[in-house]
Amino acid sequence: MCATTATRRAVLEERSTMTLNDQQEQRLAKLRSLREQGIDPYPPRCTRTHSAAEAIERFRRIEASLGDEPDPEAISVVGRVVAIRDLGRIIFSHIRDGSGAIQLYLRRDLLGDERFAWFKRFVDLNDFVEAQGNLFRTRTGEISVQVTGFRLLSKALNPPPDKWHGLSDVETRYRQRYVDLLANDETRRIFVVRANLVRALRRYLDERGFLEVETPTLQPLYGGAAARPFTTYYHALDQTFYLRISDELYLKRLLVGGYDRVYEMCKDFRNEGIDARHSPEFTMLEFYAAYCDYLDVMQMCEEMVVHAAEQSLGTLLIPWGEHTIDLTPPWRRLTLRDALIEHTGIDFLEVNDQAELYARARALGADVLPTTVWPRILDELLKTFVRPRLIQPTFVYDYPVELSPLAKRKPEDPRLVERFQLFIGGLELANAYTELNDPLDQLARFLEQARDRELGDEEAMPIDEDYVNALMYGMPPTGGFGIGIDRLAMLFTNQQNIREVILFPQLRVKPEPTGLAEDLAPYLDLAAAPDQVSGAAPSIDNDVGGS
RNA sequence: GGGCCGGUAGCUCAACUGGCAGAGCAGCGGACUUUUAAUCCGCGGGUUGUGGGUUCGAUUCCCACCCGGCCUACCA
Repeated sequence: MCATTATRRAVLEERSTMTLNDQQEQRLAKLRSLREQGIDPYPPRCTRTHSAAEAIERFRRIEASLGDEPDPEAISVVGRVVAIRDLGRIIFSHIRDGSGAIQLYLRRDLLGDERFAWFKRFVDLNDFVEAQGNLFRTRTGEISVQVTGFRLLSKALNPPPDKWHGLSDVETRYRQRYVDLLANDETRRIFVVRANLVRALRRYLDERGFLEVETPTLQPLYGGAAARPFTTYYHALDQTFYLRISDELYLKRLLVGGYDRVYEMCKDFRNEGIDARHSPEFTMLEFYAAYCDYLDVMQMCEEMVVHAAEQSLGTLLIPWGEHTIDLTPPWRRLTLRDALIEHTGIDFLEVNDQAELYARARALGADVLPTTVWPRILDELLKTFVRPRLIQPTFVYDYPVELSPLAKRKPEDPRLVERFQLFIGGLELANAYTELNDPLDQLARFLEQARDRELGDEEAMPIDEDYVNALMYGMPPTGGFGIGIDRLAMLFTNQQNIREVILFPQLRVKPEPTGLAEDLAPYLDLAAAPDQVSGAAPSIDNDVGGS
């Protein structure tokens, strides 16, 4: 006992500064009172006849036949209490469920003094309640439920954020996304749009004969992109594994296997910097279509994104910061060569000398080093001078081979590959090629990557001999495509930071413990006790339509 | 990694040149029978991110650290 007390005291002294605030203590006191009344603050079931939206829809439908009388049929709605306006002998309250909000109208003379007072005493913002009553329209015109009975469904111990400003602290919004979601309509909207977008993309591919597949997240060898991987250890196999940076090489193995069209939407992981457009853990959709080339894929890309916008937004005009993006096809197409000529005056097919390209890039103010290799300088020029200006949808195509070790060369110019990228709103959204299916050329490219790797390029791809072996069995001519789902969601929701479209973005863990467990320890007796859980009769006070 | 900015009540924010740490919302008590950020009266609520330093006195100035944001670098 003494030892326990001493231990607890030590823990208390070590822990951080958190203590329960007055509002939490207030609500815990109410919870205690509920238990003392024999009321379960967290009953397992509820009764709902209508969602908030359905209730409002019902009243609109029958309103004309009612005259000024309330709907004679009683309904039951449920939801979180998001507003309480206490006017003395009447109370207005709004509850919200997943469909929307509906107003409750509580009258003392209808509910009875006791139940009416109980609502005032024990129902707080954030609680979930169930309410029975009759639909009617208030004097100010809002469809509401005239409440004849109510019941607590879930007692909230934390108050909501500011009812007017919501929660705006970015760190708290990311760390406690549940609070952000319950407080901010816009945050909820973003993830609905994202879900609708994803559904539309899947439907587009499903309807065109694509097979959705799943390939390994844990890979013995990473590939398909240039990036540092996250490394882990697989104890059962006693081997190092990597979280995938891409699923590309697995999906193309499936084309060797005989599937004509496959796709996968999955998380990829790249152990690199975090900024407004990059998350180390992000979602990518890749598809591969046999007997197609990159121009076919370009067409499909345009159709697919248009389809997704129509399905999830209902429009092709998208607000984006100061701009309005028009997704109406056809989208602009220009070669990388023309794009660079247009924005930098450099024709990379003419300037094929490393030193000269470096000098030209520096003259433009590009941040490149004398050691930056020719293709990387081009990439830098693209990022710095071209991409930010590509606000309206633009396909940039035909890239130098050195930047694209998995793409097929153009027959008419082997310095280039059949590759395109899609830019919208200054975002690099998608990347695609006519896939390289020549096993010997693929091996040569891998070997070139291996040389870069030895020269210190940590992101150069490792040689994947099994993939070369797969190609030796024959891969059909294929068009492949990858699109960043998070970035597409940013575009569709007009969000400039990728973390705004990721539900739980990673942040550095706060070093101190919060102390919450210690603070709540004295209240653990308020948790459901066995005798209250098993077979206890429902309380009269808290019963439906009680009093 | 570098630069700049920020962290104050549950939430949103003030606090001048270093001088009693405040407001609105939320909470608690009271009034009010059609409100919509209801209104009105009253009350409580703070380790000013953490740790040092300077000072009679620090939210304020200095140093270090923690967490976050923006820019930059890195990053196909």
